[in-house]
Amino acid sequence: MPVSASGKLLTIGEVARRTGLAVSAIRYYDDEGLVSARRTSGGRRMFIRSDIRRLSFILIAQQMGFSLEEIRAQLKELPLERTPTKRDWERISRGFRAQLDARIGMLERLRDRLDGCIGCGCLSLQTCKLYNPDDRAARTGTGPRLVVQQSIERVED
Amino acid sequence: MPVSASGKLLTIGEVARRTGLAVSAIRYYDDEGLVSARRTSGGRRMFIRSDIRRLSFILIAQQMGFSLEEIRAQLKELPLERTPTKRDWERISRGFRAQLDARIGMLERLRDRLDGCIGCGCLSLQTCKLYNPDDRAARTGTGPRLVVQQSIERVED
DNA sequence: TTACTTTCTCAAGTAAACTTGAGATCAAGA
DNA sequence: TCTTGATCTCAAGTTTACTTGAGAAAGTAA
Repeated sequence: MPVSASGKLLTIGEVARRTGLAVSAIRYYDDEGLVSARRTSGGRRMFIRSDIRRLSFILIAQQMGFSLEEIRAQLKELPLERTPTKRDWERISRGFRAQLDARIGMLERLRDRLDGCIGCGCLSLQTCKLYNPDDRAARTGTGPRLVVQQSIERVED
Repeated sequence: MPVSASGKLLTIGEVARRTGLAVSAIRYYDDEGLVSARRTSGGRRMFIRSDIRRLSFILIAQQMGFSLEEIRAQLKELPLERTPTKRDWERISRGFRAQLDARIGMLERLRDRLDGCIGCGCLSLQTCKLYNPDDRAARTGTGPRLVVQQSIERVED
């Protein structure tokens, strides 16, 4: 029986209630292509049930420090129109998990360095290696854009 | 011998070179009170050497996901005018380290849940408990402001 | 059909953390 | 002293991730 792959459709209000997201946020995600709602003849957004999971994923990923841009990249792996299968989610989960591990690892390295660094009161750029470009590249959101430098001078005190 | 506690003063350009920060960022931090530069008679900012460490701290803390507001709170513990002692830095380091541990712990909990959650394809708000308010409160930077809800409904698929 | 709630679009506002640009001064070396 | 290069201030612009408001349709219950 060719039942629609989506089943019952949900209004934006229902989705908002179920995800805890503001209606305006959901609209924003739709505009940004993070979800893609269908429209009624009257132009109102209608969501398929799996969009709730999609939105939940966005919420979780954001809490982990991913930007919407990064999340968008992850979600590219999921089908938009049909309900994603377990396998779809598993695939996306692997990449996600890997990035999460990397993020945790970075914080742990930072913490370990901190122990032998701020703790001792040195905090010298040269000595501490807290300025590892790799870690720096992993920045989240806003923050100072570092000036390109040939060499970092020594800080004596 | 009453040698000035600060020793040689540095221009904003020197500080920029040594920290890797943009001059404009340092000015901004000065305006925001995260460092407090002295001024020459001509009005130019002059920094004491320990300001470099102060700025380094800001940089590191930002990479860990702290906002300038949070960093400002941490730095309140440090003396502005005299060079902080090792003990000053140790004190601030303890609180910092604690917050860092909390942040790592949160990510690890998130990861563990993810393994039994996205991995299995459920991602249900009710079941996953990924929506723990505690973790949510630990948010960094921007993101969706969640609507206040009495109860989160069940997501079936 | 009337009334009322929900949703729509579009423009503008918000917050954080800076950057950019203009026009003016300061400071140091030749 | 002259001439650069470094700084200064102040206003405005930038990015991300939304929120808010206005005015107008779409749905829905009675």
